[in-house]
Amino acid sequence: MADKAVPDIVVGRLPIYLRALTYLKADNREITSSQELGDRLGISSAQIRKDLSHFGEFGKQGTGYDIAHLERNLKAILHVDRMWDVVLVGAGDLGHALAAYRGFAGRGFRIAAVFDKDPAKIGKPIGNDLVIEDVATLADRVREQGWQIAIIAVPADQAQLVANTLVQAGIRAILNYAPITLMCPSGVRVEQIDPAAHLQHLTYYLG
Amino acid sequence: MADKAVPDIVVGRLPIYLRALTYLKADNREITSSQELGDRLGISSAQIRKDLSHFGEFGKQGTGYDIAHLERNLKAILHVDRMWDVVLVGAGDLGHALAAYRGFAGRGFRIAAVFDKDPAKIGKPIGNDLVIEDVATLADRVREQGWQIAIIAVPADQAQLVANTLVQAGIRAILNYAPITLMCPSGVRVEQIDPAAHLQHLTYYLG
DNA sequence: ACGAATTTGTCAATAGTTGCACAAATCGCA
DNA sequence: TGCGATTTGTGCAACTATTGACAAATTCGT
Ligand SMILES: NC(=O)c1ccc[n+]([C@@H]2O[C@H](COP(=O)([O-])OP(=O)(O)OC[C@H]3O[C@@H](n4cnc5c(N)ncnc54)[C@H](O)[C@@H]3O)[C@@H](O)[C@H]2O)c1
Ligand SMILES: NC(=O)c1ccc[n+]([C@@H]2O[C@H](COP(=O)([O-])OP(=O)(O)OC[C@H]3O[C@@H](n4cnc5c(N)ncnc54)[C@H](O)[C@@H]3O)[C@@H](O)[C@H]2O)c1
Repeated sequence: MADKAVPDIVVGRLPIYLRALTYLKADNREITSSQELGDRLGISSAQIRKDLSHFGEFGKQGTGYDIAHLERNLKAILHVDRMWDVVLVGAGDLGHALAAYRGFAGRGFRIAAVFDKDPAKIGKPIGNDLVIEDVATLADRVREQGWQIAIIAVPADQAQLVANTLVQAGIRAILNYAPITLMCPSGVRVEQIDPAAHLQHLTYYLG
Repeated sequence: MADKAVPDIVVGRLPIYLRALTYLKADNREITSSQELGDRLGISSAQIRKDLSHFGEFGKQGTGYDIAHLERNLKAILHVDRMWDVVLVGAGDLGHALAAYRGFAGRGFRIAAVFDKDPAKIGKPIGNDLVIEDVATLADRVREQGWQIAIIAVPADQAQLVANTLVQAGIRAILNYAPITLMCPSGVRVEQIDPAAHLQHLTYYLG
């Protein structure tokens, strides 16, 4: 079955499937099944089959899925069969952790540049081989490099400002760590990470 | 209308509502409406009213919601009208950022202790006033202190091991930063944060 | 070569979520 | 006081997501 508007919730599960496949491959496994994937991910096998069926037929009846083949296909579907440059704004504690994070490379991402506003930080090294740049030059650099993805790791009261600059400069996808809901024009996608919100979700269930 | 199994997806939105209320209060606002909240959060006003109606009647027709009152009620519903101790396992780059993070306190959480396995790190200060402890003592300390919530920030290949230890010791809620799906007994809730998965969700929509 | 065991992809049924629309309540102001 | 403007809480309808079930395809052991 081919594409006509795949539900966003399905798209959100694909990276999880891809992650699981990568671990299976690292374990020298060649074949898996929707049953096995589901058991590992706490998802029903029917859901996995249904999700994948939005994009094509990747399995073989009686056998299951060739891990390398499905991995390759999921990477193509998610457009991570290439390397994406990501701009990081905010070089505080979190920004330093993200700039140094080794987990992005294997999944299609590279922190291409880091920007901060603090004169004491500008010019300092960060991550593997980057130097913190002045946020005043952010818009020009984004336009010049054609970067499309940004991570925001500045204080909450600066986040909307930074987002506006990024959007003006042509950024089309933002991963926001500031604990505030960003207002962006449609056409710009935003994903949010807020650990305190996750913790509060958990405490609801703790008497 | 009172409680009979509130949908998890509704619970997950409450921290977002709470966060928005806190900003409104900081702005010296006293009253808001489902309309205003919805506009700020990109959610329909009907959904906000319906979500809140699972827990009681907090608004006043014709007027809206008293911000301080609704905030107090949401905190009670989420059980963050108290301070929770959180155990952090893993004192790498991310662990250091989390240990130093100022954003937890105002939302009901305190990093109570940090554990690592690396002898070079054990005994070193971290965060405001903590010292990195030996992960070998983790289980005993969790039992002794009665901690119920943990954050896992160790490498992926260690995360399940650490989770098992935590669960054995009585932890009931885990926020997992390792990019792997944890298998935990029912009764233990797990939330996952995986920035690469979020980025891949975004790249799906970038041609 | 054949039957038992797997496993996919999909249809149909079930379950869950969101949005509409409106009565009832409240407010502000003339 | 009374009227128009708001805004809530909710029943109901529309929409979306998940699960169950099974024919068809494939494998494997005898
Ligand atoms: N530290 C964590 O573990 C953590 C976890 C989750 C979310 N967050 C959130 O991530 C954001 C960053 O957290 P942090 O702990 O790194 O904070 P931080 O204060 O250590 O760092 C913020 C950095 O942003 C820079 N900055 C401020 N305004 C800027 C601007 N307009 N343009 C560019 N740079 C600017 C500051 O100079 C500073 O270097 C915050 O919104 C925080 O709430 C942090
Ligand atoms: N750095 C980031 O920005 C980032 C972002 C998202 C997710 N993550 C994930 O979070 C985890 C930690 O990331 P990091 O960058 O801090 O890695 P890191 O390698 O800097 O730190 C990992 C720490 O865990 C400790 N450790 C290893 N095994 C342990 C065990 N069994 N018990 C206790 N401690 C143990 C190590 O000694 C080290 O101090 C990883 O799973 C990573 O994939 C990191």
